[in-house]
Amino acid sequence: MRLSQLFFTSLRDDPADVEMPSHRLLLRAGYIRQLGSGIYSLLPLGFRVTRRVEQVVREEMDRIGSQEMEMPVVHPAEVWKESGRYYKIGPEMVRFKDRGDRDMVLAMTHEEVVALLLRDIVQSYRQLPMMVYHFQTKFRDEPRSRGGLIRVREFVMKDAYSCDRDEAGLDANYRLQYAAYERIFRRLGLEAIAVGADVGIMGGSGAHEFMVLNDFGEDTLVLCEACNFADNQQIAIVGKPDPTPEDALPMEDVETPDATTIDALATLLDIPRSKTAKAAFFVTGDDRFIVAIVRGDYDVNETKLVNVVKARGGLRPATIEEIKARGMEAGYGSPLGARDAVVVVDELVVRSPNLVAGANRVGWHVKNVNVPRDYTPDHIAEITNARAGDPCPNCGQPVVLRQGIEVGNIFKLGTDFSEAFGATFLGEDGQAHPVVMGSYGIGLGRNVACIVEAHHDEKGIAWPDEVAPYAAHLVTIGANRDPQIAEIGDRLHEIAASAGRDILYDDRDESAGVKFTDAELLGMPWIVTVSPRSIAAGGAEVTRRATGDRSTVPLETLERWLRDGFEIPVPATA
RNA sequence: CGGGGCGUGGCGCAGUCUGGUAGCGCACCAGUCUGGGGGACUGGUGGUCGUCGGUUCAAAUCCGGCCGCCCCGACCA
Repeated sequence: MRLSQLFFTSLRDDPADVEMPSHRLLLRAGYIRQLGSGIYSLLPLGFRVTRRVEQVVREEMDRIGSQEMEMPVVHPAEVWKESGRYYKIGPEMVRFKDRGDRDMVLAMTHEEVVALLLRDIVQSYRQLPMMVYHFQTKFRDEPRSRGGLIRVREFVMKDAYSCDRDEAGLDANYRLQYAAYERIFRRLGLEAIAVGADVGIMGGSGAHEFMVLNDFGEDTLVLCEACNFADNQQIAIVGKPDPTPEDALPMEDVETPDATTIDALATLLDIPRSKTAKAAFFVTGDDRFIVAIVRGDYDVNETKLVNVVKARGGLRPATIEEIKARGMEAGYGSPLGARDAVVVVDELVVRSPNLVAGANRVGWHVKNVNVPRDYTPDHIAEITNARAGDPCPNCGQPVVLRQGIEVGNIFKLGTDFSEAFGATFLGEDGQAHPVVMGSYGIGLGRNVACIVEAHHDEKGIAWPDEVAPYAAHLVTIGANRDPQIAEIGDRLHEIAASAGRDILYDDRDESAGVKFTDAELLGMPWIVTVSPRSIAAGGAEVTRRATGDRSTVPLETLERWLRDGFEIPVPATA
């Protein structure tokens, strides 16, 4: 591809409003362009990278026997009503009507469609196990997109679905996908770690997320460096120290002016935060009022709370008015005297004697509150966030917290969808059984961005060979003064192209500085320079982008490399 | 949805407070020179200043509505 003809432009200035290196570089190097919030065009270079990532994923899916197919982006709403997710999912699902006034949605994922197909096609246990996958556009109207390709609203995802006779089959396919994911991310040049994850709206019995550590990541991971423990903070349960036993003392009001926060309260009373109880107020999507009580030295984990109260439609913070209406006072809140509220108490609170809790009147707290003596929880559960330094549940060593970006996930769905759609098969026993399903996603664009995050320097991108849009970037210098240079450049380009392996050929009449700068920004793994100087030195100069290793190779050798797909060892520095 | 910020040529910005001929750098076009690290000079192209309305002799500038984008939070299979 001649750079002079490529639909692309590089930007000299950094675009405003970009935070992440991948966003900045993909924009500046002409790989992507934004169309709207969270909506991007892939320019030819960006499209080529994405296709190469897709091909890696395809090969590994095919390797484990998953069959490629394609399912629609636009679904009749009935499909989502039948699974119930039409009602569970909020505004992130785009809904519209077609000309016949029928409710339609844009697909966020494809479990429903797979289950429908299973109902039609799978009749016998002999047709199972089976795995399918496709690459398809998803649209999720996220409240907030960010980070370039990291978090977008429209994106292409590889989603695979395993279909099994029983749990054992699901486990086997789950392990196959897990292993395939490890191969995929290794090939993409990503150091991904699998963490235990919440099953969320997908339902099901188990899940892993594959995470790349990144300070801009939106997920918090709880990791143990001493063993292999790794969980998303959403579900991580770590050790908690046993409280010092005390005899339960009688409750006693204490005046606490302006102590609306745990820190202020602890300071005022000169007690550790661990001697206080913190109240957090939420309303569920199905309109129940929740009071969550954790000890003052912990934070409420909303994912765990959602799961405990089985909150349909999630949780939102309660308003001041809603709190007052239940007989409580924000800043001085506790379940004491609360009404019409679901009280969820962290198990550590139950074990901790004589805590200071809110009195539900401004300026007052109550000392020596003990559960369940002083109020009755509706649920007692572990509902706190793991903290850095807390003991690992496996080995007891202190855990660390890290930010991560989710580059893939695998879910054990179970039979929720197959039961909802009546996707059953006849087993060997002659009985109907629901297909046991699993779901496995990888977002292509997000992976492209993460590859850039992992493979760049101050000059630009440095693509791994496996995903580079072109294997090599050929730069000619002085071609307009020396016809021989242009001829050599044209010939090398033609050799690669006719071997079916196009390279990027910077044939522009630009200065050496401009060409080198662009070559380093665009990030092809090999930069080949042909100039009067290189010819005098014996051929072409070949530079490894990632390392800067450089050597001069004879043109005949270079031609052979180009024919052979440029799969060459790093040349020794001449 | 709450808080904050921003919309002026392809990109980055000034001009807005204090109303009066729409500017700068980069990019782009033509030419000359230069020629291995975003080179120099000369001459050019391109903008109804997000949009609608109001105030005014006069609006990029003041006022109001709307739209869009970014950041923080909420949210996130």
